[in-house]
Amino acid sequence: MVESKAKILIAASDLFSESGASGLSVRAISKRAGLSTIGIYNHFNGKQGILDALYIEGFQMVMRAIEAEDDAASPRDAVLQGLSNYIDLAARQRGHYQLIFGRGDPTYTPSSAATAVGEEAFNRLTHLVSKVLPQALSGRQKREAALQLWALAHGYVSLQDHEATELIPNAAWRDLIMTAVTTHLDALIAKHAI
Amino acid sequence: MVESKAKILIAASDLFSESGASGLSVRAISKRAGLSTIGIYNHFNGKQGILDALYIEGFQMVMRAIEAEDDAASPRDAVLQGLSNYIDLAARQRGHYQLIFGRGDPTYTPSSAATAVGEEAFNRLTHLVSKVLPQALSGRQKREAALQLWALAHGYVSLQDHEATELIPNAAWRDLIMTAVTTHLDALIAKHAI
DNA sequence: TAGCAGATCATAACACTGTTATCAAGTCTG
DNA sequence: CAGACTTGATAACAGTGTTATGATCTGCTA
Repeated sequence: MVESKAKILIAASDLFSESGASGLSVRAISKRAGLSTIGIYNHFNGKQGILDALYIEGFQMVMRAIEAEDDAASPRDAVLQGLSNYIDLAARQRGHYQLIFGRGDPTYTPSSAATAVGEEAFNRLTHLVSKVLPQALSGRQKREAALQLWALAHGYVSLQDHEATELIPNAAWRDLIMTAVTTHLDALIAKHAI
Repeated sequence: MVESKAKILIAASDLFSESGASGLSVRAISKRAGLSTIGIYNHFNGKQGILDALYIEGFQMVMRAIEAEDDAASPRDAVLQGLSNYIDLAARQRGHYQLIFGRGDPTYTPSSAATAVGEEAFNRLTHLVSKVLPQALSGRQKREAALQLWALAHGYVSLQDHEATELIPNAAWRDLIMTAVTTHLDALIAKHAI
């Protein structure tokens, strides 16, 4: 039955969104799906397969977030809108965000299929960013520009829920991140517009 | 015996440096220390206590790294030297770095004593950075400046061992990070030197 | 010094984890 | 219809952190 596979995936995704990776045990998933544990090994590759599916789900959400730029007046606005959506996504889907960045389950390493989706997400960001840069730039230069923005945004998001930054008020983070990202983006544009 | 406590800590630290958090089981530690598992509960607070000790060890290494600025000619050089050491530390002590940033063991949350050390590390970085800024700035502005540099450095370090950035050659990372950090630091200095 | 209280240790067990061997039942194909 | 393959469940294995039950050893007090 293909129905069982869907049931398992729904149960896993729900459980994951509710209680994060800690509540995601094989027995808990199967119990919620109304099946025995063995289905997770028939339809998926055990817990690895479940986490792979959620990892892919996470990066697909990232791609949707950074590309939701329908009403962007300029390429620059599109980048800023995408990064803003990225920040919101990280806050709204903490479990997925933590999973795709190595937190969650230390024993998990993404399969090649999963890492391919992650690479594609990076490529999409690179494509988005490259629209504000001269076309003549090499692929490497474009990737490095995209990486700069990603590192900045992810660095902030990662430090936001770290215990050492409690002195920074919670409400201030969004503005902090967006001003830093905007500054950096404009510096990138200026640097390459000589 | 205070000797047993030291034995356990050494065994845990060695085991952790060798095989990371995955190889760090209560039984493995006690076996290596030549004791039974119960000592970990008498002398520490179970595995939580062990991880707390390693977490604190990690942030102490961070503090030593960013403050090793003996031969710095200027405050600006001191900051850059500290950040350079930070990057090296993250590469050399991956286990500790991952632990203090939430990877390692998802069930672990640092105790108040541990988070205090983390906050102190952030304060030291703030102090280091504030030397390149006008004294008149508020504590909050100084913290935000330090946070910007930390987010940038940590964001890069965190993305460096992510599968999605395989297109960036491994040898390029150090230069990428340092140029980004330098650019950002100079922008900070210029912004406040009006 | 004698005796008792508390710290320190070991063994074994409990509840949980992911995984799999064994076997039963259903389904599809030649 | 018969056989092969997929799907399902039960129970067990090896691993995890933790703890209840004792035994031994240490150190303070009467």
